[in-house]
Amino acid sequence: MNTAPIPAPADEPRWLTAEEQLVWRSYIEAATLLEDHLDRQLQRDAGMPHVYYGLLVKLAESPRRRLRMTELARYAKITRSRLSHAIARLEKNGWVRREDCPSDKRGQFAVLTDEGHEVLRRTAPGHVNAVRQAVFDRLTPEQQKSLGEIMRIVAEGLEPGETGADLPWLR
Amino acid sequence: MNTAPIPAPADEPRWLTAEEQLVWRSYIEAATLLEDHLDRQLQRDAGMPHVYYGLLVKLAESPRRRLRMTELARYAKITRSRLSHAIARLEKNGWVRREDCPSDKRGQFAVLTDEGHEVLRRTAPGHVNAVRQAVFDRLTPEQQKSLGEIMRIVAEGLEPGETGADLPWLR
DNA sequence: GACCCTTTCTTGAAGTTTAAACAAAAGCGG
DNA sequence: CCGCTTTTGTTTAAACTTCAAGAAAGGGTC
Repeated sequence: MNTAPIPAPADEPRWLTAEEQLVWRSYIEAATLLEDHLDRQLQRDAGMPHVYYGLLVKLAESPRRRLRMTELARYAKITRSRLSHAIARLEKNGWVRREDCPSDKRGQFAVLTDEGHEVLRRTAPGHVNAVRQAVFDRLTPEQQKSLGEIMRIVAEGLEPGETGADLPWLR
Repeated sequence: MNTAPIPAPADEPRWLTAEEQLVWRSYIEAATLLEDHLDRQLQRDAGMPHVYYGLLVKLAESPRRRLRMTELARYAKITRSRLSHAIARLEKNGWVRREDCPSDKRGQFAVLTDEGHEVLRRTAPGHVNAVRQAVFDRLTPEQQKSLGEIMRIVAEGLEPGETGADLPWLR
């Protein structure tokens, strides 16, 4: 008698079920549309893409409005290379300036300038509004809570340094 | 006596609450990490970014493995311009070919080639696996369902042609 | 048909991102 | 202190995306 309730072919790919496919498609579509929408909104109103705006926000929230490059990259979930380019551009706009780190001669601080802070002050209301309209105003409190939990789980699973962490018995 | 339960300053921006901020940050982080992760996975295993892979999938699902450019762009939620460039690249790879539309001389079909189909066949298992590992394997069935509903709502709200559709009384 | 507006798709340039390679400083083990 | 590895941040070129502009055909209306 077969004790396995399901054939479970070890090497046959576990395709997504019809329901899973619908979920996945909804996710991809919403994520694409949303990022696109916010990129356009911010490009129009603040003259920069969403990611760059996020960098300014992180800096504004940080003590002395500054962060080490690597730290900023980690917070924003982007590569240091990408950050280097981004900061170069923001520097050209006068919204960020670089400063040497005194304790580590390799290190650089990205510092939010007054001008950069002013751009944030002026454009934040419009951006919050866009986010509300696109997301929060459309979801019930329960859905908002749910979304937070779900995305936190996904993010944690993808955090750098997680390679194979879900298969610890193989290490 | 003031009948308004809350001051509700008409022009003061409705900032996100602390809870909303956490939800929003989780979303941004997960979306960034996830797209990045899948881009890398597909670039490594299939030689193309996630969006391009999605285009091939749409074509594979379509009758006669072909779609009009505009239709494909609409399905994939990208601009026609972006699609033009993308198809040009995929064409260079031999995975897609263009065909004139007989009934509309402006029109073009994007057609999945056998070679393109073969790439999909070979790389789909790995990709499904990556999606499962990053998303579905980490969520309960209820969370999966919830995610689908939430993202469907968000996507619908951003569907092109929705400009001001949430303020119908202004039209 | 002539006119005008729309739709379809492409193009080129500018901006952004990625991947790989690199220089410089830090950290570590002897 | 020396040699080795790691960390930090940048740079280059190639790939990708966006934006604005434009060519070409379609779809009216008169």
